[in-house]
Amino acid sequence: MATGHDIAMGLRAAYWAMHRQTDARCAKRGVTADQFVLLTLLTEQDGISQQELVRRASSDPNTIRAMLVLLEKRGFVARGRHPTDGRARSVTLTRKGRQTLEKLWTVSEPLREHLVVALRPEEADVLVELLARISETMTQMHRSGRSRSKTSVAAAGR
Amino acid sequence: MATGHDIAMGLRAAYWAMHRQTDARCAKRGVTADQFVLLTLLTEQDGISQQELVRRASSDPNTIRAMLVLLEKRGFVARGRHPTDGRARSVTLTRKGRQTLEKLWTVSEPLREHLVVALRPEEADVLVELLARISETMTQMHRSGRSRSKTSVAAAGR
DNA sequence: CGAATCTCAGGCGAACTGATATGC
DNA sequence: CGCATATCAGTTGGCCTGAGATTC
Repeated sequence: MATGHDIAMGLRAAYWAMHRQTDARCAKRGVTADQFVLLTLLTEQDGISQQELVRRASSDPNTIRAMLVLLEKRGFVARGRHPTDGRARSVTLTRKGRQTLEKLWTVSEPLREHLVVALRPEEADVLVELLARISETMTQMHRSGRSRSKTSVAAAGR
Repeated sequence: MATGHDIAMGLRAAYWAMHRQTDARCAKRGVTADQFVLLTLLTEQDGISQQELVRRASSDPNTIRAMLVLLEKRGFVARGRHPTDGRARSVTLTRKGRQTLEKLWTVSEPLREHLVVALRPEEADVLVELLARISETMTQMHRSGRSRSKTSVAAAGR
């Protein structure tokens, strides 16, 4: 039976295997895997704020800013002022960014192809659901740790 | 239905959520999450070689060496010569390393607890199995990419 | 005022490339 | 000899802490 440790190690192995593959393919375009992720997020919503990127990329403000500064230097993104909120930045893909992203999608397509083929459709659905539940649990720990611990686990699974 | 991109993003989110939690808890003992992983691997087999650690940690020789050098400086591990293979190193936990690891297991126990509780036992088994399949697929790509592509995916899932 | 959003300075572990030594 | 194991030098991107500016 799978323990918490098994899950953790499995998660680690799978993530890094995928990350390395992504990195190797993106490197041909001078982009890292993490930068690729950021670029894809920018297509989901135009003029997205940095804070929203932080949330969607499961990262933190300082890291995202540093990455965006790099991407801006290389001409992939533009960072303007938010129309209604003076504090926020409005981040958009440049034309060059869109073109590069298109190529990145192409070179990384075999990767996603392999992911899908390795799993049956129902399995893929289950996997994404379980991963989401893990993310939730882990981020909830973060919040409940600051206040009084509401999510008492006690003598459960084990 | 879950796409390859959904899986990738889900994997990323879950891994980082877990990694941050682990890091936060291990930091109280001056150890990073990745170092914690390395220390746990050292309990699996005594006098393990660095190369074997590389394999089990899903990492690479240079990274593992750098981490071991750090851990050795801090007195957590000892690196001797391998008894039969003059090239290899024989890495072991020191007494201090074992004591620290014990505490790390304790402070990270709630984390594994949450992981297990968030999933039903059958789900945990399925998850670990699917993650293993992903790892395999991704590392196989790495190898088949060097020779002629035997694993033709063609018009499969999509 | 407090809270949110972003900026800046700085540090550090981790991942990588490439070259090299040594033993199998 | 080729191959495996480990070392060393050096670079980079990413994550983090802590402090501060600006705006809501």
